[in-house]
Amino acid sequence: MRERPSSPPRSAARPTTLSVDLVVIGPQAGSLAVLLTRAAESRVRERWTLPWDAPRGEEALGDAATRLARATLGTAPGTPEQIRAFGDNRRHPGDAEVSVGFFALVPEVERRLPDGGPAWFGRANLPTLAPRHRAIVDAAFDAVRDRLDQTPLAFQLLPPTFTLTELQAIYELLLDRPLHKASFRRALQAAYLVEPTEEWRSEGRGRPAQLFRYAPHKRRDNRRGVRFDLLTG
Amino acid sequence: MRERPSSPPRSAARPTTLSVDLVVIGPQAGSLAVLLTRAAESRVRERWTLPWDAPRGEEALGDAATRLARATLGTAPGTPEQIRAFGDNRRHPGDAEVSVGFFALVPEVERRLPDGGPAWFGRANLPTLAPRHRAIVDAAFDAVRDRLDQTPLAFQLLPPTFTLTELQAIYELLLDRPLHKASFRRALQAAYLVEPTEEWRSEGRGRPAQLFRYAPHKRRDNRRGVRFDLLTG
DNA sequence: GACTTTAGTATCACCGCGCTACTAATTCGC
DNA sequence: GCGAATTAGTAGCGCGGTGATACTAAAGTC
Repeated sequence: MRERPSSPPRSAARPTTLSVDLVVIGPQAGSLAVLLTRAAESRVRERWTLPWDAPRGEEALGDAATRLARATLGTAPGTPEQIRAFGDNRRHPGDAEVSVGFFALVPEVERRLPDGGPAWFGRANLPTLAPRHRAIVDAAFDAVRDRLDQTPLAFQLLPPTFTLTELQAIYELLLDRPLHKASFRRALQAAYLVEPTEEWRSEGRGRPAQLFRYAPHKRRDNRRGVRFDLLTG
Repeated sequence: MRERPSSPPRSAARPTTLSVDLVVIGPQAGSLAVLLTRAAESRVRERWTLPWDAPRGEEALGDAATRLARATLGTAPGTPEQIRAFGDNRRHPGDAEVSVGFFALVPEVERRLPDGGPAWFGRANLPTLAPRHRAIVDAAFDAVRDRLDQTPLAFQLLPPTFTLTELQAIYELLLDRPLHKASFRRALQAAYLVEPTEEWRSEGRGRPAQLFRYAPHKRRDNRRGVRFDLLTG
């Protein structure tokens, strides 16, 4: 179990085939959907793939992800966030040895696409993807869930104004569990995250809902004790 | 702001120089220390670097990080965890275009090293590192702090048995803020994470402390509401 | 105009958290 | 010896956030 520390290894950067792969997530009919593109090259086994490409020249990884998002959507979503690097031996459509995954979130209203190109697939109805792409998609949803209470990701999935019921529905989708209405609103109020507009939206039956916008105000630094009850593993 | 979605880009994985870079962290005299190796090659500007190398052949990224840790320490720490990929244009000692950072944690007792090789540096007294290595070190500490309440990382920085005061000190080091003793222990007790041994350790003055070991037992699934008070940005 | 549906609020009990204050067991100084 | 100092560990209190039930408000449906 214990080895002699050998002479320090002569490190060298080795040329490696690299890709940047993007998971665009948007709400769709009460679920979450992922944007996939048609695999052009015939040698690729699966019909659909995540948008991906290699960074060009001196292009930074995040810039490559942004370029991919623009090229695929025709519009700019929020800045893509990195998930992590995937460098096991699972197969990649372009046979990249290492892939760096990113996710980007778009509100429902931005999901107009030309025919014959990319298309949305509900999370539960994804077609078969290359194994590495499958892993990147799963990791994307995990990453969004994990970062949900550190970063205001939920608002990227909503239009500029929204009802509190819509906001709660987004949280429930991302967390995959129901939330308590009164508690949700109380916590939201206490954080000064949203402000009401003058508009109300009447959607079919029932009382109209007031529209809110994301407007983070005063932030109380809220450093709490340690949580031991979330430990996994 | 809006572009026509051009014809789908012809994606291709491009050869890129890649490195795996490791941040080994261990407690040292009431602070945290990082393991650095002497830069062998003269063309490298800085005298010290993080241990790094390119993955070999079909080697997975995590396996390369484990190999680096063994080669540098002469012993196996816990499995290294990935931080993320670093692909901006900050300079890397081996001029890698993309670097994948990992961190590994070792308890104090494992930090015996031969002379003339790698050495420990306190977090506050790090020598000048290549800009990308500096960024990886900072990201490593952030990642450990962020994952502290999801993963039992703190116990990797302690020997198999430890006192509760030592455990609390590790948490305070990683979080960089003081914690309340009574609250810390109450939360720990409620999580059934540790169990007492029969041993007590008398360390200089004061009442001896009981030794505990990490032994996670019954886990109550504790799904709580949403936190809005941690949002940054 | 009663019923249904959805939005939003009030109230209460509980529990986790931070705080202060206390007890317990050891070493140090004289 | 014996009290002071030092460190370990616990008890009790009050505040505030959480989740539950139950309520009011405003719209559509028949």
